[in-house]
Amino acid sequence: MKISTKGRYTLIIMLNLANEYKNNKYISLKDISTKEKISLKYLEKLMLNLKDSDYFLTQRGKDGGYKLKYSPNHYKIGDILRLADENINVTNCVSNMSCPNKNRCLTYPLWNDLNELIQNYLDSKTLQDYIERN
Amino acid sequence: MKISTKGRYTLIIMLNLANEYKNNKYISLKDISTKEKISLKYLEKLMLNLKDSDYFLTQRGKDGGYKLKYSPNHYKIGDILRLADENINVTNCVSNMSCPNKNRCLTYPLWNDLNELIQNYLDSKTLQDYIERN
DNA sequence: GATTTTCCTACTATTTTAGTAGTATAATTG
DNA sequence: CAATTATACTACTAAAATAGTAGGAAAATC
Repeated sequence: MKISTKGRYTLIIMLNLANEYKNNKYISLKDISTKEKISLKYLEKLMLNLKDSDYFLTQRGKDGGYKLKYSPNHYKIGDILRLADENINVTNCVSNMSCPNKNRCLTYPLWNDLNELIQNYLDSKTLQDYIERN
Repeated sequence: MKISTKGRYTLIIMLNLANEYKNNKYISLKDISTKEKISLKYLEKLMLNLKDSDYFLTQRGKDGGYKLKYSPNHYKIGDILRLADENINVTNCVSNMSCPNKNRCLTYPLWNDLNELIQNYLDSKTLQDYIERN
């Protein structure tokens, strides 16, 4: 039950953008790649998952990159992880209405409750809660 | 961030034993395999993870099997999952004291808090909370 | 001695994760 | 308009984890 690099790195990208939101300038993936020591190509690929999200403004060419379209408190951590293709459901059965065994499965109530706990937590936090202060 | 069959099936075994605890008889993996439609060989393998646990009494041969050594409220769900080789830490960094990046990692506080939430939840529940009533 | 069950080791197939590689497209700058 | 810089997109691959299978050995019962 681990968070993969897909989710972790995607959040790192988003937090880097959130930290620069007040400066209103574009941040390139190359900068983030250098700062966080993550392959540029991999970061590019992760961004593809967010392309239909209405999350940012983009700019190509010199001094281009991404910047957040809205203020950091607009972005729920849970939403970002779901878009990042990070599976944050504890089991398939909690999201799969058609599990034939659901009504008699001894462990379903456990996973369902745990899942609710996690979803509520991740949806209660936004980028604002994790940006650098000072 | 999924629970694997290792953890899920191991808990199903334990809950089957917990449901029969009051009857004080041995339950074979073959019975559980038939009832839950899980390969016997796989159940046997999962039991190996628990062999050093002091969790049950075992009996070979006819009418043999396993039974719980203690009452169901003695078994924490978190403990069982940890023994089952189910990794219930959200990231490696929360259990790895030596992550060199920990102090400046933007996402560490998030994973650490989420991890604590999950561990506390799983350690607050026992088999007793999920046995069949009636 | 046959049957039933746990105990133990070794192997394998499938799926997921974690990338890499290459190219096209768009914007800027000189 | 050419060079540079950046995103946008498709295809491929290597490594690790998951989910088993296979084949017996040992112990208990009938």
